[in-house]
Amino acid sequence: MKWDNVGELPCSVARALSIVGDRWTVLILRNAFMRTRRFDDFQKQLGVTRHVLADRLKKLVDAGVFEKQKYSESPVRYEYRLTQKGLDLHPVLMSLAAWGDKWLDEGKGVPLEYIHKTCGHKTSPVLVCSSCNEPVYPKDVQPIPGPLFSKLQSI
Amino acid sequence: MKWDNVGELPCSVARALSIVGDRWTVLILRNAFMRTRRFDDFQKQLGVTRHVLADRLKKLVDAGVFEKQKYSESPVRYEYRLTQKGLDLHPVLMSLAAWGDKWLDEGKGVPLEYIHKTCGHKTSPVLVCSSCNEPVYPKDVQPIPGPLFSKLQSI
DNA sequence: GATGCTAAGTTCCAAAATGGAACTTGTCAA
DNA sequence: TTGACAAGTTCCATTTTGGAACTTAGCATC
Repeated sequence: MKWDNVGELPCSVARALSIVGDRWTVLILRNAFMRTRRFDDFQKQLGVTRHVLADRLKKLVDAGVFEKQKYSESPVRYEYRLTQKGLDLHPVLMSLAAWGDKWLDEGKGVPLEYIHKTCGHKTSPVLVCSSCNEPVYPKDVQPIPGPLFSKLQSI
Repeated sequence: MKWDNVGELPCSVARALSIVGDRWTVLILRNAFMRTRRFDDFQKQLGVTRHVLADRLKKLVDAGVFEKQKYSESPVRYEYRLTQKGLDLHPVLMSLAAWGDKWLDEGKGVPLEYIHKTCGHKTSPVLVCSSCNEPVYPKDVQPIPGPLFSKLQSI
């Protein structure tokens, strides 16, 4: 199967990955959360080649994750800002960072720590159940068919 | 910059992505969380080509996300099981699924729903602060230099 | 004892994506 | 007139994918 068709699978993870499953895309988003907004800034910070960056930004705009906003009339220039759809990817990024912090720092310490401004303390994010507020672990989750499940049979 | 060097950046997200930032890798993990363990099952369920699958499984074993476990002596056959390091990616997958559920179902309903067995209710995962237990939103998080920060200057 | 089946890969090749570097376009400043 | 800046675009060699066929090893069947 070609990657381009993955987005059509009736699986939320597959559909999400068809947008953000690309190598560079998540790094672009990480920098966007760190307030990067302009083409050359993304390019310098990430070291990604310019046409790959242009392609990814275009796809993210098409997907509604970024929106282009004019910041200069002449010459006309745009910058890329996260939409609410993009901002909602924050838990994915935080979870990835937490996993990297836990498993990949090789004893050298973590590059960044995070303060939760509303409480003032260092934070590492925990995934909890929306019903009972307790942490959710892999074995505690039982997937059940949703409205679209019938189509899952064919995967 | 070549993708292979991304893992050396002093950024937890970048290092995490050097392992799971690949197109197919996260889908392989999703199926692993759904109890898939064998080569041919992964291949049939995902439709990924066999040598890409072989390559990704090898990389995930090398990274310590999967471990190979012998399940047959003759012929010798192995299956792939998530290690604790792999299980710890659960929040990433759940966050991605939640995002896909929220933004990509196009009104058709979600493919799967999740029951939190310990409380018995449908759940959608929420990221909360490890200190105060309140939800963490992008604007509430202030990154501060960690022990490795000095190296971040050069990115 | 020849044929087929299963599982887990490998190998081959054409097509697509990436990386690196140079080039374009429009505007302002020296 | 020359140079700089920002945001791309173009070119081309190298790498990675997708698709399909092949391999290997043991077991089961005809």
